[in-house]
Amino acid sequence: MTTPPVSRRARPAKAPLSRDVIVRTGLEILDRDGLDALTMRRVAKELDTGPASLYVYVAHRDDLMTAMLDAALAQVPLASDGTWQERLRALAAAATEAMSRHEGLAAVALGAIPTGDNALLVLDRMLALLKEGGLDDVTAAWAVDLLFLHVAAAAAEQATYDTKDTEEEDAIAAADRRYAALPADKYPMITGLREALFAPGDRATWQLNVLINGILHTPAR
Amino acid sequence: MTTPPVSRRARPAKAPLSRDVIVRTGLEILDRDGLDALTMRRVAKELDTGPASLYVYVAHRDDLMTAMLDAALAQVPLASDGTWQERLRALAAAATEAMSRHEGLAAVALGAIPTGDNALLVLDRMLALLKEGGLDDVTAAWAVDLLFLHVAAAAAEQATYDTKDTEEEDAIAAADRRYAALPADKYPMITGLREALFAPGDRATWQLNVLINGILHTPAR
DNA sequence: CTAGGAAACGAACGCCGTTCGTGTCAAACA
DNA sequence: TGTTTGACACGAACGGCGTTCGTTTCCTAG
Repeated sequence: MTTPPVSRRARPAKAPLSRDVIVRTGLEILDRDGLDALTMRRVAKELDTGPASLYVYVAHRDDLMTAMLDAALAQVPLASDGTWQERLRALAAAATEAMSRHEGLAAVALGAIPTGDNALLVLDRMLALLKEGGLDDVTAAWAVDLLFLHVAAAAAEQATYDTKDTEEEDAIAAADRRYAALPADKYPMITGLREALFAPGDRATWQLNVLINGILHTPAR
Repeated sequence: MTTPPVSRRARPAKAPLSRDVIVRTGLEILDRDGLDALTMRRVAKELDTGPASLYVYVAHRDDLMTAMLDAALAQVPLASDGTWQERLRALAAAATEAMSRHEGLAAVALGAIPTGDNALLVLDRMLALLKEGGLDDVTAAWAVDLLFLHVAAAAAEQATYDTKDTEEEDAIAAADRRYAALPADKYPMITGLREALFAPGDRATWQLNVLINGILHTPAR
C-alpha cells in the first residue's frame, strides 16, 4: 500500500518476455560477467522482472543453459571449402570455438546426446562429410560420436583457460613450476620430457588430425 | 543454556577430523547419494560436526573435489601386460572407469592441467608407454594431452549416463525417438543413418583405438 | 461488457558456500 | 607445577541461490 502503482508507461515500454529474449539475455550475462553471474535472479533483473516470471518460458536453469548452448551453436558456419577433411576440420574447429566462447556451455554438451536443432545441423553436416570420405555407415556414426565428444571437451578446456588465465598468473606457468619440482625417481618421464610437455604449437589442429587419421585407420568393430 | 553439555564420551569417541577422512567421506556421499548431495554441510553432518570445521583442512568445495578426484585416481592399476598398445588401452580404460564411477569428478579434471599425485602417476605411465611405442618426445607429450582430455570427457559422459539412466526411461531411447521424428529434408544424414547412429558395440575401446592409431599416423607439427 | 485464462510477479521456503568470533584443550614453556 | 599459546573446533550468521505458491494483472474471445 505504500508504493503508488507507477504507470508502466513511465518507462519506455518494457519489452515482453519470451524464451528467446531470456536465452539472449542469458548469453549476454554469461559473456559479460561469467558463469557465476548466470543466475535466474540475475537474468530476471536484467529483464526488469522477478525470477518467478522466467519459469513460464524456461523449466530449470539447466533448460536455460541447454537453450543457450543451442543458440550459440547457431553461429557455427556449416559450409566452407577444400577437401572433405579440411571442411571437417573447419567445422569441428568452428563448433569448438562457438562453445568455448561462452563459459560453461561446453559442460552442458558433455553429458547429453545432442538434441538441439543447431547441434543436430552440425551433426548432420559432419555425417555428410564423413560419408563423403568413404566411410561405412557405422564407422561414420561412431566417428561423429567421438568428434562431438572431443569438440565439447576441447571447448570446455579452452573455456576454463580463457576464464582463469590472467588472474594472478598463467595456469601453464604454475603447472610448469609444479612439474619442475617433481621427484625424478617417482615421475621419471614427466621430469625427463618436461620441455616437450609444454612445447608450444597448434595442438588443437593436431588433435583433429589425429582423430581424422585414426578414424580412417580404424573401422568400427 | 538449554542443552546440558553432553559428554563427548557418551558417544563412541568421535574420530578426529583430517583432510583424509573428509575426502573419504565426500567420496562416500558422492557414491551413495550423488553430486547434488555432496555439500559441505552434508559432509560435515556425516562427520558429526558443523560446516565451518571442514575449512581447516579444505580451502573450498572445489579443493575438496580436486582432492576427491585424486583419491579416486589412486585406484587406477598402473601395470598390466601385453603390447604397449594393449597396456595403454588398459590404462586409459581404467582411468576412465575410476573417474566415471564418481559422478562429477570427471568435470573437475576437464578444466585443469593434472597436478595431483596420482593423476601424475597415470600421466607418467602413459608417457612411458608412448615412448615405448617409439614416438618422439613432442608427439608423446601432445598425445598424453589428448588422451587425458579424452579420458576425462569419456568419463564425464559415462557418469551422466549412469546417473540419469533408469530414471523414467533410457536417455538413448528418448534420443532415438527424437531422431526418428526429425524432418528428412533438413537432417538427411541423421534420418538416413539413424540405425547406425544407435548401433550397439564397444565404442569406448574403438575410440581408444582411433586415438592410438591416429597418434601413430600423425607426428606433431 | 464480461468471463476466462495465460502471463507476471511478490513473497517465501529450504537450501547453499563461506566467514567471523569465540570457545576448548593439549602441549610448550617458565 | 602453573601459565601461556596456538591450533583446532564450531555456533551463528551473511548473502546469496533455485524453485514454488498464490495472487494479481491484463488481454482476448464471446
